[in-house]
Amino acid sequence: MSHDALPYRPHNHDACVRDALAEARSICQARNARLTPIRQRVLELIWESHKPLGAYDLLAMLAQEGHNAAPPTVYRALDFLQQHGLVHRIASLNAFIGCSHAREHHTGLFLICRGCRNVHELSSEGVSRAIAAASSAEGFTPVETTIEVAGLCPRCQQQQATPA
Amino acid sequence: MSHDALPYRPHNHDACVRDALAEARSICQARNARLTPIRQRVLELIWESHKPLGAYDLLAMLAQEGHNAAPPTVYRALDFLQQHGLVHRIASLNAFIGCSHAREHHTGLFLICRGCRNVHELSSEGVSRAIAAASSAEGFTPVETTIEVAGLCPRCQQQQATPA
DNA sequence: CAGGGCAATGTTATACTGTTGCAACACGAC
DNA sequence: GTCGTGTTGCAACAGTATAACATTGCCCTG
Repeated sequence: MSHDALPYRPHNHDACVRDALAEARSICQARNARLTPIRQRVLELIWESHKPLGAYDLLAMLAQEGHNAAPPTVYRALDFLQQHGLVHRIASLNAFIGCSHAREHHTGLFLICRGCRNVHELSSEGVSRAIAAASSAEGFTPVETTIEVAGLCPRCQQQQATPA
Repeated sequence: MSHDALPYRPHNHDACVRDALAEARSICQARNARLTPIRQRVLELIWESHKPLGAYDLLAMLAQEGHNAAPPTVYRALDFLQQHGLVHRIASLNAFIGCSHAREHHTGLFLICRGCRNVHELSSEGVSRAIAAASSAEGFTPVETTIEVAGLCPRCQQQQATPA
């Protein structure tokens, strides 16, 4: 099963999480990176939620599981996961979300629904090219690109058009 | 004089600030919005720095001028300035910068130099189109778009190639 | 000009997000 | 074993942003 299921459409979520975890394990193994219990648990929690989670949300969830973690624990796990492309940080939300294309080293584009708060990641060749072109026209060398589009997903547009 | 001078190139900075202020006054007058002393001073400080400033940087500057302001004062001024398109918030830096195309209501693209920390705003029709296309292909309706490209400006690329 | 209404600001406290620095522990290499 | 390195625990703190309510100032109207 692919990871391309839209978060705001029904999909087999358990399988979706399981796939992400398997992928992560495989990636880490290939790189000799240690997917320790905390790191794995953080990644699971992020995938299970399927919406962006703040670091302190994660902290609270871990606490509820009896793991009395402090902020650095979570931030370190998130750093690790980001470095290996397993999660993304959404700057405009101060929150983190599982990466659905962890193997590719693309710049993601995030569609952030203000209705249901779901986030859909996609990687658009056209957008990447346009940004690269605009940058190089200024003589600028990009290193890291943030593209976040807040708005309304199809589902929430409908609901707004048809109020209860 | 236009606002298109590149921040990392020498330009007549006093004039640049003066122009931005004049523009702001004119915009506010046209909309019956009150560019009060605090709001104007915050806008001036942002333009004078010509680099992104954090809210607490502004707070410190105001304090140094004898204006004993609290955070909400600055944030409220920034909210006002953002609403009228006079400043932008750079999400990836938690900082604010003067808008160089305040009259137009388009989505800006920010080139953020990690060397000199200057930010250059531009508005690329091509990027906007590409993002609109990618969004609508998903049935998504954009409301607010954040595009921030961190990297190296031409000047800093040179300096890096030729270390002191 | 008194008083009412509204926008802007002042003030205090607090919530939320992220980092530093150091100690303790785990695990593989030698 | 023990040494080195990477990971986690822990305490304190730094930085960013907002809530809630009081106060001020200004315009408008009667």
